[in-house]
This record gives sequence, C-alpha cells and structure tokens, in this order.
Amino acid sequence: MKQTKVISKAVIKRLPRYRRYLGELKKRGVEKISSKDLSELIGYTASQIRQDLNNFGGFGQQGYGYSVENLYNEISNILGLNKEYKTVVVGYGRLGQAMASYIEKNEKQFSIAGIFDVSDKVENEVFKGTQVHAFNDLKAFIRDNGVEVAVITVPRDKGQVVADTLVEAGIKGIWNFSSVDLELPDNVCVENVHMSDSLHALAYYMKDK
Amino acid sequence: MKQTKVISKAVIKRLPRYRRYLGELKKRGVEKISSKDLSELIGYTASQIRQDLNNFGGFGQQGYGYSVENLYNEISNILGLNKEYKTVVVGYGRLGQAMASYIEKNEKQFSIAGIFDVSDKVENEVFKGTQVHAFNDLKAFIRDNGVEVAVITVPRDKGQVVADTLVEAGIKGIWNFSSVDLELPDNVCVENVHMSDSLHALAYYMKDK
DNA sequence: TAGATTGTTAATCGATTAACAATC
DNA sequence: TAGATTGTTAATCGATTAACAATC
Repeated sequence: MKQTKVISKAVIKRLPRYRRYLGELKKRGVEKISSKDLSELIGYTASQIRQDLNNFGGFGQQGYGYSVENLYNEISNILGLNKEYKTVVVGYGRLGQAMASYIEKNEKQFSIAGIFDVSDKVENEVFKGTQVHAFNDLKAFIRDNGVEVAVITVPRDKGQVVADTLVEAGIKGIWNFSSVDLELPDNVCVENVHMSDSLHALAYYMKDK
Repeated sequence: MKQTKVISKAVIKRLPRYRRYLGELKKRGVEKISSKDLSELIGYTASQIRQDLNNFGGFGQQGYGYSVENLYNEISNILGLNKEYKTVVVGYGRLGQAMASYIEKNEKQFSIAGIFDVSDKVENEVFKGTQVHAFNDLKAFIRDNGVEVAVITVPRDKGQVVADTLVEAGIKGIWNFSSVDLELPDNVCVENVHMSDSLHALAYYMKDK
C-alpha cells in the first residue's frame, strides 16, 4: 500500500474538497465533468485539477472529461474511505457530543464504538445509542474492539495525557480538537483542528477590509 | 489600516501559531527567545520565522533575540486581537453550544452578544448567561448591537440562507462550521472549518502507515 | 571588544500555471 | 473526420532556506 511517489500535503488537502464537490454533482445526477467546468465550480485552475488527479492515475478520457461517479469513487479510495474505521470519542462535553453526533450522521466510514469521559460521573450514560465509558476503561476498550481512530475533545490541559493513553493502546489516527500540539510517535497520524488559530486568521482578514 | 505589502496566506496561517507558542512561553515566565530556540519549539526553521516576522517589522534585537512579551503583543496587534468583536452564534445545537462556550472561555476578544436558532422553540432560553433568540430577530439584532462576527453552526442546507441574512445585516466576518462553501460578497471575510475535509485528510495519512 | 543573533539579500526548491501533443 | 479535452512536459511563479553583513 506504500505510495511510491510522495504526494505533497497541498495536494492531499485538496482531495477531500474534490470529493465533496463530486459528491454534490453525483447527487444532482451529473454524469460527466471536464476539468474546466470543475474548475469554475471548485475554484482551482483546470490545470491544477488535472495535475492533482494525475498524481494518482489517469482517471479521465480525452475529448470527454471525467465520469463524476468514477472519479468520486477513485478519490474515495485514494483517501482510504473504502473501509470502515472503528472510532472512539474521548471527552464527553458539548464538543464531544457534537462531534459524535456529526460523525454518526455524516461520516458513514467512521463508526462510533464508544464515548469516554475523564470524569467517572457520566459512566453508564448512553448518548444516541452509544455507551459512555469511564476513562480508565479506554485502553482495554481500544485493544479489545480494534479501534483505529480517536477523536480528542477534552480541554487543552488533558490533551497530551489522553493521547499518551491512546498511543499505548495502539491507536492509529487521532483527530485532535484539544488545542495543543500533541507529541506522538511517527506511526500515529494526527489531524489537528485548532479552533483558535482559525478564528485568529479570521480576525486578521477582517483588519484591512 | 491597509497593508501596503500583500502578505501571503501561508504566513497569515502561521501567525496564530506563533502567538499560541509565545503565549505559552509568556505564561511560563520566559522573557526572551531567539529564532533558533523558537524554531525547535514550534517546528518552523529559524530562517522562516525571521522572514515571517520581518514582513511586519523588525521586532528583534541583534545578538539578543526577541522579547517574548513584546513579540506576543506585536503579533496580537497584527492579527487584530487588540480590540473586541461583538459576536453572535447562529445555530443552537450541540456544536453551537460548544462553540459559544469555547469562545466565552478562551477567546476574550470575542464577546458573545447573542445566540440564534432557526427553530423558534428555543426562544427565550438562556445559555450560560446569553439570551437565545429566534432567527427572525437576527438581522435587527446585528444592526442594533454593532455585531461584527458571526459563527455559523447550522446544518449544511441552512448555511447559505443564514449567510445571506448576515450579509444583509452588514456582518464583517463569518466563522463557518456549516460544511458548505458560502457565496459571499468581497467585503465579507470568511474562515471555513470543514470538519469532513479534515477527517478525510486523516484517513489518507493513515493509509500508508 | 567578542559573541550572538537579527534583518535582509541571494539561492534553492517546490508548487502552480501554461502549452501542446496524444487521443478519445 | 473534426472537436474536445485529457495527460504530461516545460515555463513561471512564489515560498522556503541559506548565507552573511549589520549591529546589539
């Protein structure tokens, strides 16, 4: 499964966006699209779209364009969205609940196996059909259930402790909402959602308007 | 207030991160730091750090380094975090509540003036001291209270309608969690938090590990 | 003063765009 | 076949890194 050619991060960050727009087109019943038309829709140049896609293979047909359905599927495969990931949410506050219910509703590839909270008081609660467990059971749960992905929605100061536990348990990927940059071994992947960075960039944009 | 020199988006995206680390250092009582030491901490090259900062002015001192406190303040100013932004949250679901309480707690520069919901049933509820209003009152509220920033936490299909209303009311910046790319006039700033894009990038990283 | 470290220019690297031959 | 549009190479552009003179 190793990629022979290294794909730049810029390209990877664009892939989910392609997929999102292609999903829309598919839903609207559009069958084919040219890089030019997709360009107008998505806001990248046609040239860039073709470059990006050709990192992974020739998915189009000269003189015709791209099959929307086919391209959607290819990109889904490239992203690894052709399998299911058992997922836990760690942190049963408002954000944890929001993310658990978002995933349940919108991300079919990620199935919520359990929710965990650092405080033990919420133990044995059930959130939308998912059991809430105590943090102490996290490690065993991940191992016993083959959980690959964890969503961290605990406050800043607990982020690293939670991450350490997840790593010990053999987690493969972490979706991190905890506002700290986690120290992780190389074999664990992380995607950070730094709320404050995003909001502060907005403040900057507003300045010279 | 117009920036004479155009600053690239890559630089802007790094500024909040600088500020975050400098804030940490300040809290720990560190008084000065060299670009080399900051580099090791933050993970950008020392050269890049000096380049980035010198887009805005010479904040350091040869042979010494940068004053942590001073640099923190300078970056805060650059980002526009030296003033207060009246803010509304539109969408009173779990995510809306999570973001309202996050902002209240962590983002002193953004003061939550009101929360709005598309359904009218939550009207006159109070969330952590903030009044929840009906969507119908949004436009007038923004105008009457000089609200500059709106956080959109409604589902995908309502995103554009909400944005249109905000624009009509004269909003200046939108922090968008609604998973659609909003159509906005040029004078309105937007920062998108596309949850699914972020999660799907994580899936990609996990593939060849 | 000597040492350290910035500010800034120049060199390199990588990513985007343009161009066009291949081909459906 | 003619027209359209891809795949891919070459040219351009921009961002990062290296180097070093300025100076505290």
